[in-house]
Amino acid sequence: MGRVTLQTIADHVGVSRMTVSNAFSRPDQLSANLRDRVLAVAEELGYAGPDPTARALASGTAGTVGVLLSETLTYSLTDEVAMAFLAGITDELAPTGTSLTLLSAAPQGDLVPARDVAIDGAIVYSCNPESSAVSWLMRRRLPMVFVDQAPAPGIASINIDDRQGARAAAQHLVDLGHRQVAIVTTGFAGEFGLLTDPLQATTAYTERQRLLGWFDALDAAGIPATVVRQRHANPDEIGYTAAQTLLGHGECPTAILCFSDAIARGVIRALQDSGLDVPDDVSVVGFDDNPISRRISPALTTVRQDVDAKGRAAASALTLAIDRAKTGPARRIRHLMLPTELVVRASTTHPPRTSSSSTAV
Amino acid sequence: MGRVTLQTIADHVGVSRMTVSNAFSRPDQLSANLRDRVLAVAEELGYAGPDPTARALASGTAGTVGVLLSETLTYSLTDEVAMAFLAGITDELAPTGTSLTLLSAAPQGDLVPARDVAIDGAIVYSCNPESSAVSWLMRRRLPMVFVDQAPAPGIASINIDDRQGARAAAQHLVDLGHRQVAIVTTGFAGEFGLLTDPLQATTAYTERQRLLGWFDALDAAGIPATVVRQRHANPDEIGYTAAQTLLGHGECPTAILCFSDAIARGVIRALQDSGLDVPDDVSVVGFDDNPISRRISPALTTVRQDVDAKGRAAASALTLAIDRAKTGPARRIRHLMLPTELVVRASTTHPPRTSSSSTAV
DNA sequence: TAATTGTTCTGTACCGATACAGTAGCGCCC
DNA sequence: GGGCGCTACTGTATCGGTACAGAACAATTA
Repeated sequence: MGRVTLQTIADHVGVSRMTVSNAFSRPDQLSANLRDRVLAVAEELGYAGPDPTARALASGTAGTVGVLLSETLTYSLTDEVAMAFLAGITDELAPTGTSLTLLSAAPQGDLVPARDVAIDGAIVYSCNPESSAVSWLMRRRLPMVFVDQAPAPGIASINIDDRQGARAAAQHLVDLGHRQVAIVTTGFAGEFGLLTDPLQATTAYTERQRLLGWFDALDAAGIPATVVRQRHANPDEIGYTAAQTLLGHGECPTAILCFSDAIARGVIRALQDSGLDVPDDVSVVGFDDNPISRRISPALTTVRQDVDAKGRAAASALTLAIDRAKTGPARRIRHLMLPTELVVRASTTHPPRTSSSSTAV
Repeated sequence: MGRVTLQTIADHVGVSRMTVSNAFSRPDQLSANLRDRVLAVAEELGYAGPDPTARALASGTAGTVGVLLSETLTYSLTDEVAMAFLAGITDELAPTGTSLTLLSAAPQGDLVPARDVAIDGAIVYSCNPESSAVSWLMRRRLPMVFVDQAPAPGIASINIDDRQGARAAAQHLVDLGHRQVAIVTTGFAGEFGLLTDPLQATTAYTERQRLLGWFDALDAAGIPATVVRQRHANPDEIGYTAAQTLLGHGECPTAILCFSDAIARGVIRALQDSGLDVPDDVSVVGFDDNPISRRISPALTTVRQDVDAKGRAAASALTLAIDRAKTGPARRIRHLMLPTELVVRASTTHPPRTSSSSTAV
């Protein structure tokens, strides 16, 4: 017994294959009566509808878009902020019926998802633009949107105002009177450890923008910052060990700026384990405004970004790019930048009085 | 200018289309020399490799598998436990080069992902087995694995020992001397509110198994339980409002069993907001052993399941089912049940002395 | 030397649909 | 009653590959 295809049904009903195809995909092309007959026979034969693969080839539409996630999927999937971003994407995609395929940036054996999986377009989220996965997507000339990455010519991009947010966070500490500030950050590549010139150590766009923002405010106030940079991994552990490094390294800072809320949680945990109080001994600022940051104790001062909106914007930009690729030559590409906002909660306050040397401004 | 295909390259190099195909997909079928020439020309022409869609049709392999997630993707994506499960899947899938496509169980317009997306198989995670999405997958005769669902004949399934875990949790409370116990649970359909016969109200497999387990221990001890059941939504809010319901409803329980850790967090928050101490006034038990449950205060007593192992098991069962579907007729289907384990932490203790009427056993 | 084996490349037949340009029949109108 | 415009359906070409069974030719074996 062969497989049931459009032709099988066509033969049974006594119509052309095309009519059966229309019965499924373009109901307005045939009489309701005939359509019902076709559908009935299909039902009877256990036909599940046009084969998606064949349909994809013939129509040039896969019905799914890819999301390229940084490095291993495992990390990304346990990152609440990244997942909230995905949720924003799927929300926006839902009405269009488009599905989402998770693409690992790391090649897996000799199969490269970015090269070998059928998709109509891709959202590239916080990836190394030089990675082979990204270049495969480009070679395929797939419609793309870059998110949390350096905007590239000809490719739509969505970013948040990392720099402004970071600046506001650092300025907040400066305004509170802090003069001994540390920074805890993370990345996939570059130098790690206690860094004197972190801007030299990193190429990742988001990290770089935040560093720039922090230094905008700190430099203006003449405040040098101790920077601890760690390889990307479990953020809680990163924060914990980074804080330990800071505590073991001479003078303890009175405030710590963190790359993310998740890292900030680890930092706070380490400080508390060392008997220090947050914020009375040390102030801590996060980034992202992870939903649980409001709930932890002390509630975290952080920089809010609207991750859901970012996801939606990415999805709609991609949908647009896909439509556009079909209809005609490219029109103007948009580079969107969403705002960020400092949210002051309970994890920051004035530096303790016993604070030692303070640099004059 | 037409698109660059295998034929284009074949013409340029002066070989057959088949040879070019082999150069990409079966390197052992041609001399290294010729292969290099082919690849060089492909590079020159900006050819990105065989079109995934066409390859999928011809070879019968899409290179991606679907995960059907309960109801809306939005909820699932913000569920740490579900995401850790996905991470387990992707880890196991990585070496095979297979990607993961997120399938919404809810139909979207007239496009039904479960019917219209090209996949080699599917993992059905905690879905209503009667849902149209599941029945589409079945009609397509796709290799499938059921996870956290009632095992079905002919379909591999992975479950955890929900019942045993729940029983252990409830027994723990009984052993501590609690005689006034409440249960907070959730589901997509059925009855909601204060329930007298919750087993009647729910058909969802996991929820049912946990209820059975809780009652195994409570019934044996002759302890009636107050059950609050809420429609699936933000778990923190579910827990919060459920606890409020319990507090407003006559006698306050001395212990609360929760469907998940996330819900337990909401419950604890509500209790604390009401000036009650956890565990001195009320003990709270969760389920899942969400990673952050260890970190919150008080550290949560819960039932541990190995979500990562569940994901891996699901992925490898699916890979097996896919291979099997290709090679020959089905062999024995496996129904796997992973263990659960009670983890006692700081959120449970003896009931307060002032506890009123206690039922004799 | 003839037979056997192996390597390397080719030709044809699909995979299962959709696109698009017809064609046939039919009611309508002046 | 011939031209016109609809609706309903069909035929052919095509989407871009892979599978599989050879063919051509050199190398090995008996």
